[in-house]
Amino acid sequence: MATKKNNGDGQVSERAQHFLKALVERYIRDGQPVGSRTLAKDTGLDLSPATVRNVMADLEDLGLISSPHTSAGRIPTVAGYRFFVDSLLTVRPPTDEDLAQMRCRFGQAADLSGLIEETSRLLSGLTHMAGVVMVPRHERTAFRQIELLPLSGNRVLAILITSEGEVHNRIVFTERQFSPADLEQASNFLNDMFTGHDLRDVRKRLVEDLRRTHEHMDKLMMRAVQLAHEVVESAEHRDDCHIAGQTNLMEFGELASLERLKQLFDAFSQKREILHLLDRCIVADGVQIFIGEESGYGLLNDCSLVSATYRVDDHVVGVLGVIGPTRMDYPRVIPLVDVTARLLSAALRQQ
Amino acid sequence: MATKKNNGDGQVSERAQHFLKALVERYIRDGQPVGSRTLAKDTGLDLSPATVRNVMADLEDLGLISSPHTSAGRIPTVAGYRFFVDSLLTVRPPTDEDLAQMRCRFGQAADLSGLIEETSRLLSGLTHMAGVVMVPRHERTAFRQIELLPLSGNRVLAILITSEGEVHNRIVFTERQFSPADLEQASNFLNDMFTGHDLRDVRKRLVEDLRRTHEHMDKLMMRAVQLAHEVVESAEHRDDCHIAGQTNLMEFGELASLERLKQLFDAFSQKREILHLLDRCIVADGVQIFIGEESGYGLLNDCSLVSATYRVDDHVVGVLGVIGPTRMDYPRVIPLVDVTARLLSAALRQQ
DNA sequence: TGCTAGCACTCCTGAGTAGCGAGTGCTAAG
DNA sequence: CTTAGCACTCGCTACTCAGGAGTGCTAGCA
Repeated sequence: MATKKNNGDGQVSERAQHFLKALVERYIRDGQPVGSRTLAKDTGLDLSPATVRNVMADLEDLGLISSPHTSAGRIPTVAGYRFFVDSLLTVRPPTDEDLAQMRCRFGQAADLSGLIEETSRLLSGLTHMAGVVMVPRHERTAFRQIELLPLSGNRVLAILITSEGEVHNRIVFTERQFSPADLEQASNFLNDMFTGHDLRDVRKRLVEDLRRTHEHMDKLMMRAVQLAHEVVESAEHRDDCHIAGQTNLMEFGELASLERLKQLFDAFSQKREILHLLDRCIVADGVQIFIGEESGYGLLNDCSLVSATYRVDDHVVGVLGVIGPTRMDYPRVIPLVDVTARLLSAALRQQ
Repeated sequence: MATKKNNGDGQVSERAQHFLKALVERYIRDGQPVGSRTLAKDTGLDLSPATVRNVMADLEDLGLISSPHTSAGRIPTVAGYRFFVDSLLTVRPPTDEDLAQMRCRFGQAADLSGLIEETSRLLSGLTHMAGVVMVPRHERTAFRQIELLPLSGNRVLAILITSEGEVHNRIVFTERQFSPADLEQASNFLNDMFTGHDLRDVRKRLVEDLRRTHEHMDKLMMRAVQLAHEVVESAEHRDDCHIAGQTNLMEFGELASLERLKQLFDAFSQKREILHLLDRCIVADGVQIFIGEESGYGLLNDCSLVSATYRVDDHVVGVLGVIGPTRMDYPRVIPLVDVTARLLSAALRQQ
């Protein structure tokens, strides 16, 4: 075993860092394992390939780079990318062109769901990868109005309108037919009780009412509470996300196995795992990055996620981000995601 | 040039038809070009390969089959599939298992959009291809109620509820702020005027009103008509469709080029072309089949579409279908699509 | 006249092989 | 610490070569 020639254990020398940076940047640029000769030129230090090879050997010992096979160049490992992203990265702020496009796109959408969709498209368009936006939680959303309408066949249409102007509706089967008058009475009752209250509080109240209701409430009101509970719950559970530009991922050589892609796309269309992952991002503020296996979801191996939270009135309400191959252009993507999140926050504040 | 040995021109002899049928069925089964030896066994007529070759040569002259290269077996051409589907097909009705699954799935969904989604999933699940359902037009849908609510920043939330219990909503910017009382007055006005009327008629009336309104209507009502028009129009224009199981198409060898698949998926996510195609299916009643280039959309070469219309009260309201490789199991898929359409019709009637 | 056997021919496929080029690790010298 | 030199390792490409599947044609048979 060769002794490690680094200063101390696990310490990466100044020069080694410089090389790592150049290597990652180069590999991001053209996706080919980087050899010593190439890297020697890239650093601009006028060193011979042999010298570079020594440094590369050190970096390999530290687990920051590896070679796919004996006689190929080196590529960054997950740890290598991580080091790069955490310590070496010089971000490349969005070009004026990019900024113009972003502003323009944000001007267009009218309502919330349009905004979400447009944002995910924007992300995928700018990065040529998959853009994903999680639909915001409504922390501060208030109950505004509920409407109960009879339909044919013992069904009731419950419509909930929030203070933000979102409309949720749900069809509920009931055991018996209610007259329009009954339902109007019921909705009046609910509106009187809840209008203006925070949606979360409303849900809590409804759950309580459902439990200890039997005594002092007539049957109609009990049923009304139940209906309201259903629609409020469906409104709160609307933990959804929007993904755009999935097909962009087919262009990357490293993901190009059909099998791999199928798994990935299936995951996208089920959304479940993606939602979990995004949920984990929401706790930390600002930009977060998961590289390769770091996400913990086998599916996303050789993929990275760059995410950022967005907010309304200093309250984090959601996450957006970009999913692409581990070899993505972090210096460009990170600020893009960051700015997009800010712009979305701004757009939401205006509403 | 060899003279064609068929009886008359373009006529396909009884025996040739038998062979064509066997060949198509065989090719559907295992996706490999079918040679004369294999086919000789399949027909059960106890003929030698040489004889079969003669017949195959005839079929090739007629353009019903072709060989990918000199020394491979034959595969059906588009015309061959067409002939097979039109004249030779013996359909294989859904198994009891399939039927059970279908009935069960149709029982679950509550509201319209849930039903649409479930149906497309059902189609893709049963066929292992892509299932597509066009959201129904509401020919006979009536205006039930409109609600206008003020939001912050000169915006008005317009909610339209139809007789079928669908809820459409739209946020509209207005030039000035309206008070809740104003908007209530306006919505009362609209409800009085339109409740119970056919949605199409309503739209026509609204357009007329918009034109010759200036004289005898006050400004608020004019604006109300405009708002109503926007939401009714958006409700009518909701020409949308739902696609499920796209990823299934990645499993078919004949579509497996990445480039091909990317085009296809892009088309799916844009939906535009698919919608056009489905629109063309809606005019003809019952099951329709587009094989390969027949669809006219270059994108769908080597794909087929099997579609069927569905209806409410003897009125065609939409189309559903399955998209898969030209080499699909028509004898099974056709009845499946047919039955699904019937079940969806039934489910819609119940609503 | 229709069917069949035989035969030469075509063309795809897969295995095996050789050569090239890129890149490495090691060693010895500056 | 750096560099030049050198042997070595692989992966990639092109090439060849046999094997196999299937064809078209022709001539003979019922």
